[in-house]
Amino acid sequence: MAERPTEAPPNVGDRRPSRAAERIRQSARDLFYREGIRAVGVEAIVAGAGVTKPSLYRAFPSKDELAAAYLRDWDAVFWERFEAGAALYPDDPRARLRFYLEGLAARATVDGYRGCGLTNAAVEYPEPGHPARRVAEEAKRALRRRLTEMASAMGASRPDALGDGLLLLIEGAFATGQIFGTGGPARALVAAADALIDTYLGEA
Amino acid sequence: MAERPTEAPPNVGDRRPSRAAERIRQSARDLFYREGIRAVGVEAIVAGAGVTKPSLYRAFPSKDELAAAYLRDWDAVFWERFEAGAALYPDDPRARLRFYLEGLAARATVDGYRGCGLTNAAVEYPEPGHPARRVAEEAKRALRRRLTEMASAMGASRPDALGDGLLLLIEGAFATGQIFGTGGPARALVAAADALIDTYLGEA
DNA sequence: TCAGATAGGTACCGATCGGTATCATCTCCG
DNA sequence: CGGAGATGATACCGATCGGTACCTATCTGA
Repeated sequence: MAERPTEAPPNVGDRRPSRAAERIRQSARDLFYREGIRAVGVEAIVAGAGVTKPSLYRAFPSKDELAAAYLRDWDAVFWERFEAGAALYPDDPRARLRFYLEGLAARATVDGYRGCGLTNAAVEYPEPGHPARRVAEEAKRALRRRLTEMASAMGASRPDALGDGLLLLIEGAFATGQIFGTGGPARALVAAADALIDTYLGEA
Repeated sequence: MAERPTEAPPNVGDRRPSRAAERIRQSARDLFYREGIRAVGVEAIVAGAGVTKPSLYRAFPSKDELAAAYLRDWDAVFWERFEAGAALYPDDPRARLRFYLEGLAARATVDGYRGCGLTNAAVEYPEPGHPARRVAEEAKRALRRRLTEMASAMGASRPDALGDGLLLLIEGAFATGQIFGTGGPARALVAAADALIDTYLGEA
C-alpha cells in the first residue's frame, strides 16, 4: 500500500503545523484502535500515513510515546462525547449522563465496535510505568472523579458508591461491546444505570 | 532462568500424559495472564517451563492454539469459581451469585489484579476468526446465558435485562480491577448488583 | 532382547520487530 | 539570490519473532 509516496500533497490547504506528524497521528489512531497497539508495527503506521519511518521518529521519540499521544488524542474526543450533553441539559446532571450512556449503548451494540482505546491499552500494557498505561490510568482516574462528582450533583446519598457503580457499567459496556456483536449486553446499559441511580437517590 | 532443564521431574507421581506439555500449559498460563498473550514470546514460555521449543510445537500446533488452550483452561477454573457457591446455597441463586461477586470484588480491588484472561484475550485479538478470540467469545456467550438463567431463577420480571446488567457489572469489575489498584471501583460491585436485582425483582 | 515409536535437545530458518545513519529536497526569510 | 532549518526518502542495523529440520535418549510391547 502507500501507492505514490512523493507528489500530490493529500490536502492542499494544510498550513504550517507539520502535516506529516498529523497524518501519522491519524494513521496511528485508526490502526491502534482497530487492531490494537501491540499488533500494529510502525511500518504499517507510516504506510497508512503515506510517509516513511524517519518522519515518525522525528515527530515522536518512540512507538511507545506515539501510543501515549494516541491515547491523549483519544482522551480528548472521549471528553467531548462525555460532556456533549452539557449544552442540552445545563442544569440536569442525570439527563447529561443519560445522554452519554444512550450514545454509548448505541455504539457498543453494533458489530465492529472496539471498546475504549484507553481501557484496551491498559489491558495490552500491564507494566506499571509504561507511557501508554500512564495516560490510560490518569484518564480513568479523572473519569472516576467526574462520575462521583456527577453523582454528588444528582444528590446521591453515597456519591462514591454510585459513581463507582456507574463506572462499572460503563466499562462493562466497553468490554462486552467488543465481544458480543450486535444486540450485546450494553443494550441494558441505560436501564441498569437508571436503576442504580434511582436506588442511590432513594436512600435516606 | 530455567536453571536445570533436564533432571528432577517436577511431580514424581505423574503418569502417561506427557509432563512437558503440562509444564508448558502452566508456564503459558502464568505468563499469558500476567503480561498478555502478544507480549509473551514462545521462548519465554518454554524457558519458564524448563523445556525447549520443539516440545511446545509437538504438543501444540502454534502459539495461537496454545493461547486457545490457555483460555480453555482459564474458562474451566472460571466456572469452578463461579459455581463455587452452589454447594453452600443449593436453592438460592441470588445468594450463589452474591457469593461469587463478593470473591470477585475482593480479588479485583488489590494491586496486581489482571482481570479476566478471556476478556483480555478478546481485547488483544480483535480479528474475528482467531482461535483465542473464538474461545473467549464462546465462553462469554455461555456466561451471558448463565446469568440470564440465574436472573430467571430469581424471579426477575425481565431476566434478559437483569442478566445483561449483571454482566456489565462483572466485566466492569474485570476492567477497572486492572486499572485502578487497591480500592478501585469494584468495591461497589456487590451493592450495585444488589440494587439492580432488587429493582428487577420489584417490578410488576 | 531388540524394534520402533515417542519425547527431548541443539541449532537454525526467514520474516519482522523498533529504530537510525545518511543524503536529497523543499520552503521560508534576509 | 542565497543559505539555513526543517522535512522526506533510501537503505540499513541488531534483536527477536514464530516455527522447524535433525539427531539422540528413553521407554514400550512383542
